[in-house]
Amino acid sequence: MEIIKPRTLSGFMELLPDKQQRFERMMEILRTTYASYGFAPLDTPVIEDAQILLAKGGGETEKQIYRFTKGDSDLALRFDLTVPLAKYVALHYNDLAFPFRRYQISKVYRGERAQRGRFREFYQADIDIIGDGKLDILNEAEIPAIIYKVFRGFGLTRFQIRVNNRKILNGFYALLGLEEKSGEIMRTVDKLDKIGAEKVCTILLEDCGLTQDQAEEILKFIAIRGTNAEVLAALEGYAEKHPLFDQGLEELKAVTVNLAAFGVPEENFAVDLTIARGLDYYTGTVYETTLLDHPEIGSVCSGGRYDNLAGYYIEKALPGVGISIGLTRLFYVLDEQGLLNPNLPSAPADALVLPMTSEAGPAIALAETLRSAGLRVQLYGEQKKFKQKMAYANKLAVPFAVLLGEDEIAQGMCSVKDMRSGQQVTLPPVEAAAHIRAALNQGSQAVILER
RNA sequence: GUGGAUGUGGCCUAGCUGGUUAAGGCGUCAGAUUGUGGCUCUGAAGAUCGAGGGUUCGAAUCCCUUCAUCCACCCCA
Repeated sequence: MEIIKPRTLSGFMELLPDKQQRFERMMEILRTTYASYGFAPLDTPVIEDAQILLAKGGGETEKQIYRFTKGDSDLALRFDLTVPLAKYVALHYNDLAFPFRRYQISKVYRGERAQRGRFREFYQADIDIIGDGKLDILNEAEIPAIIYKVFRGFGLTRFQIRVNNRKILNGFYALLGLEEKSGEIMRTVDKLDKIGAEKVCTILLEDCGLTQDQAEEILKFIAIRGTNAEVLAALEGYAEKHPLFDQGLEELKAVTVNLAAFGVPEENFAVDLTIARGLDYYTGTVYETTLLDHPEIGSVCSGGRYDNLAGYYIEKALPGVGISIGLTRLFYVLDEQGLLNPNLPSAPADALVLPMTSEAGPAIALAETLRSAGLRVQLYGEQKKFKQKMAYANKLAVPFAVLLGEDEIAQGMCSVKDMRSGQQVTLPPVEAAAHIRAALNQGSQAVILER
C-alpha cells in the first residue's frame, strides 16, 4: 500500500494535546464570561446554501468564500458568524425574545492566502445583541465591557479596545462634501499607523482625488489624540455643523461614559478616530482591539453597531451590535510570544493509575474511586515495563502517578507519587484522592512546560 | 488576485563554483537500569535531497516546468 504523506493545509491550525488543552481553556473562559452576561449559546451549520451566504453579493466575500456543489446544491462554507446569525434570527424571528443575545464560538473559513496570524480556518468567538426595531445605546457600551472581562480572564492586561463612531466620520466627510468617498477615505485613514501621515496624504490626493484643503482637514481631524476626555473635547469643536456628526458624538460620549461605569479602566479603551475598518455594514459605534505589545498582528477583536442585520432575509428592521474575537489568531500570538500561562494545567489527567500486577480489577476499582472524588484519572492498561509506564506519565505531564502493586493491594492501599517532587506516600484510595486534591488546590501541581 | 523568496529523514539545519557510502542536532525506538521517571552513556531505525523533465560520463548542487510553503500588497479576526 502506498503511503500518503500526511500534511496539514496551509492556513489551518492543528495543535498538539497540551496546546489544545490551553486552547480549550480559553474557550471555557469565553463561554462562562459570555454566559455571565446573559448570552445564550448558539451553533449553526458550517455549510449553508451559497445563496444565503452570498446574499449581500460582491466584494471580498465573493472572492474568498469556499464554494462548491454537491449534486444540484450550490453550497458554501460560512465566511463569518454574522451572516448565519442574520439568517437564524430571520428564520426564527417569531420564536425569539428580543433583544436577542447570543454567543457563538465556531470555526469560519476564508479562502485567502495564509500568512503569519492569518488563517483560512479559524475560530471566531462572537457575541451579538439584536433588537427588534430599536436597540438602546447602552448595549454598545456593554459589548466592549464584556470583551474587557474576557481578555482579563485570559490574563492579559496590555491590550486596548479602540472605539470610534462611523456617524462621526461620515458626518465629518459630509461636511467636506465627501460623503461619496467615505469608504475609500476610511480605508486609507485606517492605515495611518502603518504608513504614516505623509503617505496617507499622498493617497488621499492622488488615488482618492481630494483637494489639498480636504486632505489637510482630514489629516488635522485624525491627528486628534489624547485622553478620551481630550479627544471628545476636541470633537466638540466640530459640533453643530452636521446632524449626523452630532448624533455620532452623542453616541460616542454615551458609550465612553458607560464603558467607564462597567468598570473598564481608561488605559484599556481609547477613543481613536482612525479606526474605521471592519465590514461596511457597520453604521455607528465600531470597535477594534489590539495587543499593545504586538500591534503588527493587527486586530484580534473587532465589531460594531449595525442597523439592519437581516434585511436580506426578512422585512423587519433588526438593529444590532456585536463583536468578534479572532480566537485562533489571538492564541497563535500568545503562544508565539510565550505568554500562555505556564500555570494552567495542560495534562489530560490529574493522576495516572499504574497497575503493577497483571490483574486489572483492583486498578479499575482504584481509578473509579479517584474519579468519584472528582479527579481526572487515566488508567494505564498496557503491559509494559515499569520504566515505560513512568515515561508515559512524564510525557503526559500528569502531576501524579498512582502505583498499585501486590503489596498495596494486599494492604488495601495505593502509592501516590508526586511526579515533580518525586515524593511518594502510601495511602488508602479515599485518602489518596484527598491527598491529590489538596496538592492540586495548593497550585503545587504547576504544570511542567519545560524541564 | 499581484509581486518577491524558499523547498534536504517526524522537526531544525550543513552540504550548493556538479564527483563515489547526503553530515549533524532535536525527536523516536532499544539497551545499560525486569516496582520507580526526567539526566547520562551506548546502539538502532528513519531521506528515491518537493515533483516531473533536461544538460552531463556523473546532479541535492546547473537549466526548464510544475506543485507547495513563506513574506509583502489587497482585504481581514
